[in-house]
Amino acid sequence: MQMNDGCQWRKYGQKIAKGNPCPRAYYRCTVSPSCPVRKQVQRCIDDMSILITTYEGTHNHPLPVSATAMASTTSAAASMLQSRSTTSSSNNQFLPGGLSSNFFAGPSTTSATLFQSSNIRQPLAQQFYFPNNTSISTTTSHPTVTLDLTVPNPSSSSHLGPRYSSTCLSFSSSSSSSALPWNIATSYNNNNGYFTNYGIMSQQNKPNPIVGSHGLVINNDRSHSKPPFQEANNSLYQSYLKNIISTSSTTTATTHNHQQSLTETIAAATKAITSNPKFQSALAAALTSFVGKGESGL
DNA sequence: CGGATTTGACCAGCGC
DNA sequence: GCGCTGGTCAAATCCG
Repeated sequence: MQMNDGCQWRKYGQKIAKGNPCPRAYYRCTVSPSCPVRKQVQRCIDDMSILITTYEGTHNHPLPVSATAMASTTSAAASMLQSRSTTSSSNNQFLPGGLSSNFFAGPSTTSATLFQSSNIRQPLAQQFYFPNNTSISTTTSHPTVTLDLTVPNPSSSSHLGPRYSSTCLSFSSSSSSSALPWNIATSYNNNNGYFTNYGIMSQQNKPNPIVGSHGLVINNDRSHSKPPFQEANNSLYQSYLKNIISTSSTTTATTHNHQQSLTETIAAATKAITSNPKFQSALAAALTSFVGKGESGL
């Protein structure tokens, strides 16, 4: 029951992972005895101040408010992505993506968080689901610019799920922080309705003292047995992400309503993102770990 | 004393 | 089949 991220966790194991001298800790959700949710916490090998946390499973109980707040950014981004999909919205409150990853880069400690298999989406996605195809998020009080990198799959005939790739950028206009709150969520969907979502999220409600104001979300659906990017190697994966980040400054943002100044904000945010070595190393570490999992059958 | 953490053992999956 | 690795179990230990 350490590291308060809104839920109660009990440590049940620790292992030294290959290639990383830092031990990986295993936690179980203790909010409900029958709750299957687990999380893994590991320090980034490149930067010991970076924590990579992986969540797996679905809470079978209501989440505490603090956890809700924390998870809201993830589901908000996820919902945006989801809302970008086709018209069938009645069951969209459940994101097809199940693994999401938050990198919370605080001033002293950075934490990367991976939510696997839809642990937060049930109670939260409904709450933050945007019924309309809007790319500006107000639910999180962060204006959101959506960069739609939609790449429809011509070979797929399925219409049951969203079939697109997109990138969402969300920037907080809220008061505070010299620390730039930004939010990038990139979703990727391959053929079989498999859905991957990368993002950087701002974190306003800080239930966790070690959680900073920056976050990254990787969202990936494990409810479909196929691992994401199973054909991609790590370098491809990482360059893909870097590409997204670096190009986001030059991509024409799909600002639906407004905000000329947002463009500048995007540029500034992008600059901050790309020039932040901690973020890059966290991103690389988490992605490496993530891809490794995916490749090994996750 | 009860609950949380630690830590070595055990097990399953995977690659060779 | 064997060894490696990651994940989990459970007894021991710690701590409030």
